[in-house]
Amino acid sequence: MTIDEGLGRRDRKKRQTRAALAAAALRLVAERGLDQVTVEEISEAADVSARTFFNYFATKDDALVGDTEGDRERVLRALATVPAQVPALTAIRSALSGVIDEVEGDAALWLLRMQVVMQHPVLLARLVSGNAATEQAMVEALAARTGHSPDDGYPALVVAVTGAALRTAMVRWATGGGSRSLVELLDEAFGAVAAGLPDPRTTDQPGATAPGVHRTR
Amino acid sequence: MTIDEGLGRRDRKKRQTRAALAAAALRLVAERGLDQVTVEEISEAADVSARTFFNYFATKDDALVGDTEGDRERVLRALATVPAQVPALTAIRSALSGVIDEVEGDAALWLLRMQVVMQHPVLLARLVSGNAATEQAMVEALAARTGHSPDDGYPALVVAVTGAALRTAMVRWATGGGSRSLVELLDEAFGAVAAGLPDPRTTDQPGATAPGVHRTR
DNA sequence: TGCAAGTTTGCAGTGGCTGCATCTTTGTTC
DNA sequence: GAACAAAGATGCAGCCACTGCAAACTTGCA
Repeated sequence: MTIDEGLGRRDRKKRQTRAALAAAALRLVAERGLDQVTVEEISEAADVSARTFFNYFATKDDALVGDTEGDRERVLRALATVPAQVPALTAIRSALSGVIDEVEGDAALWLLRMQVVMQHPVLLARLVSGNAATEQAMVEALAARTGHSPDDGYPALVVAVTGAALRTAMVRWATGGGSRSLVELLDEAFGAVAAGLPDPRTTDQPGATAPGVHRTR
Repeated sequence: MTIDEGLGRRDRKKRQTRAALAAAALRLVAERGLDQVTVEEISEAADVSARTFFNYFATKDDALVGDTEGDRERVLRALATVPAQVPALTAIRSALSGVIDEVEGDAALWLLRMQVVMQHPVLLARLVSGNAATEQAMVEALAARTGHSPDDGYPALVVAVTGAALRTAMVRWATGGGSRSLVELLDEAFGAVAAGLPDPRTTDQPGATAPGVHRTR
């Protein structure tokens, strides 16, 4: 699925093990529920020792919510490449493209993941707003773009709100079993946010399902 | 602090114990950090057995993030009383008033709580978006107001976004040590959201710290 | 006063998670 | 290809969060 080229056997095996653990965890928890699955069982299914599980994931939950590390670095890098004149919302939306593509590219895995995560609110909270360090980095990157002082509330608000938008889009995507494209749902959400979340009754857009779709380019 | 009237000795004692546990937990964790404090120590400080701790809180974290149960019910009830013509954002903002007042009324406790919560991202995520049941209820209440079908994304998006706004406002409030009023910060955040999070440079409001303050009435 | 219901507590047990020591695997260098 | 060093896997012992159960103990009420 992901690009393994240019890696020695060692790193390839690490990736495999990690993926096997995550897949096993998702499958088992989807079948039985979070509390009915032990780390021992997950490890067994991936054919490693329980101790090894914790060499890959700090907690049982981590194996379920996925990478989040690499993803975020990619988002940060993407954000850095967007020209500074682009407004914050648009910039973030386009920085998310990479992650979105990856999710839709691995739809089966991600639909399973979302199914699991949605059944366990603790996980749902961690899915997007899990990492504080990267969120902080995001806020700083935005502050630099917009020329805000970092303690002005604006960048933090934008990051939090777009995180919320991403989360709801993903939930909606998963709820529909992936029938509507994630890109579309995310654009719809960002559009609504950019429009100030207008009350649909006062805005009254006949025939439009979206309360104001915001085009990215 | 809270109103104890009309309760027998039994319920009064329960409230006391609960408050003592929460206070002890906050104090100890603020001093030493989450992992350096055991449930046993918290219970000891509140002069009950460790087993009793778990009669009051399902997890150690719960003792730190606070009630959340009663608060949410109150928000729901408040939302129900807001006339249906009021736009969604405004309705939610005003439904939050009760909680806000309580937070500012118990500022010392809440500043300590925020200090602790901000040092432990896991807790921060749970602070606002913790409970899935009530969040769901909120979405349904909103859907009923706006006449949306509940699976249309709009209500969920609004709830998620306003949650994010509330969270950032509280973080900002706590970061400033409560120097700016929470009401003011929340209004500022809601105003920015209602304005579509305008990029400050394009909006350009000379002299205004807020990127567009939205008046609630 | 006596009873029923609600609370506290101890105890035993499961399972998440960690540090440490040991063994195995992999990449490298000659 | 053999020796060696770095990195990874594993077992083990141990801490602690959390749960179910059964036995005290308190409280509210008749």
